[in-house]
Amino acid sequence: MANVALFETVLNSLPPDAHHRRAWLALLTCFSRIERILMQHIAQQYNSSLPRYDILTALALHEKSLTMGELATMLEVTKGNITGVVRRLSHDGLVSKVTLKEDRRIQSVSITAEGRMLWVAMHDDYDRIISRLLSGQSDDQVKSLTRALKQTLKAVDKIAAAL
Amino acid sequence: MANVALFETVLNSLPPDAHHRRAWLALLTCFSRIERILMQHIAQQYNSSLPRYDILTALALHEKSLTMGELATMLEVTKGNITGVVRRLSHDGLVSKVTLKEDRRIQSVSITAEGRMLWVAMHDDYDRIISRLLSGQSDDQVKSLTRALKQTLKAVDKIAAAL
DNA sequence: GGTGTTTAGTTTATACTTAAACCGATGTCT
DNA sequence: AGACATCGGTTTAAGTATAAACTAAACACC
Repeated sequence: MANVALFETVLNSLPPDAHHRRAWLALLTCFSRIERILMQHIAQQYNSSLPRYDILTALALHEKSLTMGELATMLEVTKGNITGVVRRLSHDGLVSKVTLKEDRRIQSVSITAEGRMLWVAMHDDYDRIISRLLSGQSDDQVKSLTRALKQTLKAVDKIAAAL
Repeated sequence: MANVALFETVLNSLPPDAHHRRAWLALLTCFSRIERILMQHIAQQYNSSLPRYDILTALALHEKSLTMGELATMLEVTKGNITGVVRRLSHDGLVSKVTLKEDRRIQSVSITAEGRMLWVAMHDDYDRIISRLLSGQSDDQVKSLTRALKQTLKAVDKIAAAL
């Protein structure tokens, strides 16, 4: 009897003028459903995870190595977080981490050949899943979703900056 | 030099026809930015967290108590997850957990008076923040975002069910 | 050249999350 | 009644995340 997603419950409890809340709820739900599918796929097929994939992506697309701080900035997570994930990736031989001679505070992280091979495979798969999940909609629908999200992102960043 | 969010980097690396990937990227970024703001606010103001808020919300909106399994279903997380968060909430006196007499396997969880008071305050604040963050857009823009997200959710669920 | 200050990253404590193994209680079936 | 399956939750192991405290290197500057 109570086995309905919270999404529905909250949605029904919302007054008709709660547009903002409804949008956020839809955003949250949509994101979580898709993320879970990606997560489970990456886990099963590659014995890996989204955070690992993200770091490999950053390194793969940048070519030249990145510092821990740059990774943290790009992924929008704390530096402490990066320390752990990079340690495990490095342990698995997917990235390499070198202390810079010129400034011994700085760690220079780059993707290894093995890491790049894994990344290419994962990236391909990741893309295929996204395409499949969104394939129920027309290109126009998808484009309009993207447009709305980018607008929202811009608005949010503006307000958030003024905090 | 590399201090740009991964969002931008990936976006620039995407071929013009990668509509799906672009939509997902926008969704991911938009979600994360908003979630982080909510998370930090709830942490600072209430020394609490979004998972805790979610459980309180489920209980507050349902009135009659819920089982651990129902909570897991509603929040779309594992039962093991619920065990931990509920334990801490219960320890803090915000929810109460009782073993059912009729079926000693079942835990009946409900929100306490104290829990409800906290929830009301948090809920209010949460709503205010969402409204504020999305206030840069017209009602029509917000509604169209919601519409696009609901469509997407429906499409995603359909495809995901056929896995 | 020593004395602070800033900077880059790590460590610590705590919480959240999953998947999988597990435990007890209940239901089923003969 | 006894054997076995199922069901509801908990536990475990590992990873991910934050904030805050910390370490060590580089800088600044008198």
